Amino acid sequence: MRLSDSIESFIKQMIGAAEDTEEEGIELRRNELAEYFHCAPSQINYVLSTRFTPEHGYMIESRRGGGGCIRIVHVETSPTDHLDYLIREKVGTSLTEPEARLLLRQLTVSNAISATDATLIAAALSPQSLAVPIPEELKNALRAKIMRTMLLTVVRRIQSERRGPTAMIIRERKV
Amino acid sequence: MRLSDSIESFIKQMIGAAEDTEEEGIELRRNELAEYFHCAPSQINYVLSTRFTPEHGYMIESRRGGGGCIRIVHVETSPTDHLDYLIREKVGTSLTEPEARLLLRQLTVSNAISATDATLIAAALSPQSLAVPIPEELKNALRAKIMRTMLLTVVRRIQSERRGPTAMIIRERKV
DNA sequence: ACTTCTAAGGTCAAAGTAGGTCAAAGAATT
DNA sequence: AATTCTTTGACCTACTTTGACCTTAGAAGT
Repeated sequence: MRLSDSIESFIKQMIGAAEDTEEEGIELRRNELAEYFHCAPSQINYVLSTRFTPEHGYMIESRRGGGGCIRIVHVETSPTDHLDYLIREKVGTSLTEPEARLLLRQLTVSNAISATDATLIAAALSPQSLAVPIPEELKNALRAKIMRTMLLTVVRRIQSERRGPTAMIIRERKV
Repeated sequence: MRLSDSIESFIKQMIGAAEDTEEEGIELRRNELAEYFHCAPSQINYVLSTRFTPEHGYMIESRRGGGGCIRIVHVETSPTDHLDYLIREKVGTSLTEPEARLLLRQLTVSNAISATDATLIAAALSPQSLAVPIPEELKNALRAKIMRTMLLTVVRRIQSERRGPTAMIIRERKV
C-alpha cells in the first residue's frame, strides 16, 4: 500500500473519531505525523493537497511558527441534497462569470444560500476581483475553486447553526 | 497553547473585568506580568505589539522609571469609519495570506464586519481557493482585489440596511 | 537645584519552532 | 514508452521567545 494512502486513512480515522465528539474537525502537527510515518514532512502536504481538497469536502487552515498546526474540517453534504448536487455537478473545475451568476441565482431562489451570501460570493468572482493579467481559462478555474471553497464555508456555517447556535469556539484559556 | 495567547487572553480578561466597573482601561506592570508568566519582559511587548494595536482597537500608553506602568484602553470606534480606514490604508494592491487574515481579524474584533462575513472572505482568499499555477505575487494582487471588492460589498450592504426599513440605530460613542 | 542611583519600560536582532513550496527523482499505470 | 502519481530534500516564510543593550522617571543624596 502506498504511504500516501496510509496517511490518508489515518487522517480520516482521526476525523471520524473527532466527529463523535463535539469538536469540529481535527488538528495535527505536520512534523509529528511525518515522524510517525517516517517520511518527509512535505509528504503530508502532498496528501493534504491531493486528498483533502475542497473538491473532496475538506477545508484546511494552518499556522506556522511556534505552536503551529494544521486544522482540517470535513463538511459533509448529503448526496441527496440539491445544494450538494449543484456543488458537485455544476461548479466543476471551470466557471465563467455568467455561469457563476446563474448558479448563484439558482442557489438563492432554492433557498440553499441567502441573498447576502450570494452577493458576497458574486463580489469575489466579479471581473473586478479577478482583474489580474492571467488567461481567461485560469480565471475560470479560479472562479470554480473560489466558488467551491466559499459554498463549503456557507454549508459549514449553516450546519453548525443547525447543530447548536452556541457552538462558538473562541480559544481555550489557560492562565 | 502558546504563551503569547495565554498572555493575550489574560489581559483581555483584565480589560473585560475593568469594563464592568467605571474605570477606563487597565494598568499593568510589565515586569510583574512577565514574572507571573515566567517569561522575558520583552515578551509582554511582543504580545502588545501584535495583539493590542490601534488596528485592533486598543490604545496604549506607558511610563518608564520608578512606578512606571502600561495603560491599555479599548476604544470603540464607529465600525464604518474603521472599515473605511482599513480599506483605504491597509488593503493596498498586494496582500499576503497572513496579512489578509490579520486584517480580517482586526475588522472582526473592532466590529467593522461580522465574523460570518470575515469567514467568507477568508475562504475566498485561502490558499485552497487560489490553488492555481500562478506566481505568488499575482495571488497577492488577487487577494487585494478580492478583499477590496468584498469589503466594499459589505459596506454597501451595511449602508443600505441603515437607509432601509429597519430603524436607524444610533450608537452612542464612547471615546 | 544638581547629580547620581535605581527602578521601571522600550528596542532590536538572533535563535528557536513550525509549516509551505517546488522541482527532481523514483514508482506505478496505461 | 509515455504518462501520471508518489516521495524526498533543499530552500523559504511565518510566528514566538529570549536576551543584550538603551531610555526615562522619579527618589535620594549633596
